[in-house]
Amino acid sequence: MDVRDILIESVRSALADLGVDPPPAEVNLERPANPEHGDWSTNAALASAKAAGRNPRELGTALAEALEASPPPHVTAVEVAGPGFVNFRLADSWLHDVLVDVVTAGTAGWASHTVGGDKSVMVEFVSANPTGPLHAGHGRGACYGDSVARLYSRCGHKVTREFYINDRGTQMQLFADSLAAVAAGGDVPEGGYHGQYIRDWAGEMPDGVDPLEWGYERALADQRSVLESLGIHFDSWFSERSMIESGAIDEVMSDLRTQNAVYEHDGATWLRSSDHGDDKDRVLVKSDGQFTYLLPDVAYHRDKFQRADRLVNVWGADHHGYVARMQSAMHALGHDPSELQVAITQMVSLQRGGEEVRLSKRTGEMVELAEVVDEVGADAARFTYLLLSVDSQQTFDLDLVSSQVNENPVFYVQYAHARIHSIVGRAARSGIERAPIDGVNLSLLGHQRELALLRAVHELPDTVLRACRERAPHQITTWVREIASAFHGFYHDCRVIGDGIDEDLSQARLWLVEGVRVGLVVALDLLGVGAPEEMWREEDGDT
RNA sequence: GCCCUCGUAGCUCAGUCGGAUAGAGCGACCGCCUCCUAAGCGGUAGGCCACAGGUUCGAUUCCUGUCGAGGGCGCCA
Repeated sequence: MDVRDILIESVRSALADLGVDPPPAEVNLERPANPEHGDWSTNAALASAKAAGRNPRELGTALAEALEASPPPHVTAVEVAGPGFVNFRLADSWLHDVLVDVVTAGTAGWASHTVGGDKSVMVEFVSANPTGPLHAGHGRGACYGDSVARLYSRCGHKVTREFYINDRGTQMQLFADSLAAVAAGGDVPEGGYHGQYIRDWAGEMPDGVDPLEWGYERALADQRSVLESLGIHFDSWFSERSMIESGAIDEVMSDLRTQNAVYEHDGATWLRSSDHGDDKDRVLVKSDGQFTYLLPDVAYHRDKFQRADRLVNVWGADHHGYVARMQSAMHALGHDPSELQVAITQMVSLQRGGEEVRLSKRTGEMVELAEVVDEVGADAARFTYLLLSVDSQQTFDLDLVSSQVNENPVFYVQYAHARIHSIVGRAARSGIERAPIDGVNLSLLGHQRELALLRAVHELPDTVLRACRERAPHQITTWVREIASAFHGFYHDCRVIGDGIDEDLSQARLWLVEGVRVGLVVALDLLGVGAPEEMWREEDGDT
């Protein structure tokens, strides 16, 4: 049983004994930043004082005394502090119990949760038009979406990753026309696509093929390939065209009419989105009979709701304005709009040689995602994309991420994992094996470095839960950097094996190292970043 | 004009349901390899959490407004 559950239960029952009525809905337990405030702290007295009609400090004192009188397991002291905080001091044994829990759970079990209750989640991301290669900006949404999917999965949801292909419409036609024109030795038509890739692909295109079909396959293959190189695999690729063939577009119109959610005006068909939270109504079918981009999108989301309980969309900041209209449309169709969650990723700018690299679709000036991956490597690319909250704009410095390894946190983190393997390898060569943990004296782990590591390991399950709830994989990145820091400190100060290291201590530290390894592997996997077993710096020296 | 995100150390950014003395990396400066990989470790310096109000025992965190940065507001996709 986790210490927190033990402590929360104790507080709850002590409050009941003190006649606190009503009892607090939930007891808030936290790890104080200041070690002088104990190992764990609760604001329960502050939180329930008002409802109970008592002075917070007085109630806290009574609570502390009651708990001190019959202390819960591991607890060595209970004190009241400040306005009424109740602080617990615990024996290190609580952390030794954590170590047993971690290594018992292993990489498959530690920090995995069942809160999802098998509720299915569909994460739709990237969904770039098949009119060219993915660029560096797509990388953020790609890595983010995949990591969010990994988080949902770790938290017990059934997850599908889907890529929506806009394989019809004006943009496709312009792309095809551009290819055809360049292949025929002409100029790119008005409003068409420029860029080196158009010339390259036009040169590859065999005679006599349909440029639209050929170009579509070419672009899709290109996009798929770079995603695979980042370790991103989609479960399904959903074609917009297929909805015309299947009649899904007609169906959604008929559903909307049944719901009285559309009307005719000026020869066009409008969605009453303002009845459902949008700030104005939107056109679904233009007066020329063509439908807008919105109608297939609505049909698509309706289809997704038939396949999953919750939808998560990853959109770029330039699409935030469409959130309200899509949620309105889903509401009009009878779905719970809160089950359509749209994550907006702020923009990425690129820097190289200290200067911003301008991206422009119009001139075809862009840095392809494949180029980024080639330049910095898949692990560094993923880690860097997941370094920041997606609410913050990001400047991706290609030189920094690739060449200046000292400033690059991905190596710092991976190196911690490599060092673990170095220790394990050294132990194996010395004929040292880990004994079964029940027979190992974990109470020898009392060094500040050791305890800091165990606290970090203990935090991972909470961090995963929060990162999933907030769809914020950067919180995993932050955690992994913290435990790497704790590990490098431990490595520096605490030798695991070798001369002068007591055999029992070696055993305990080997288990500690194993616990850290489990945490690192779990977290790195959530980020989709590799955990290398060794890393050697490329240098001129021969050692 | 309206909507979204951001504003925290010189720079880039974390900061949990509102908690006690706001953190990290880089940069600067000073130290640490007979020793499991120095891609490492320790220390020093560096803050009006953009600004002004409000909510309350308590606000970097929640609310309102102002200023600043970026992105959106089509019968374009």
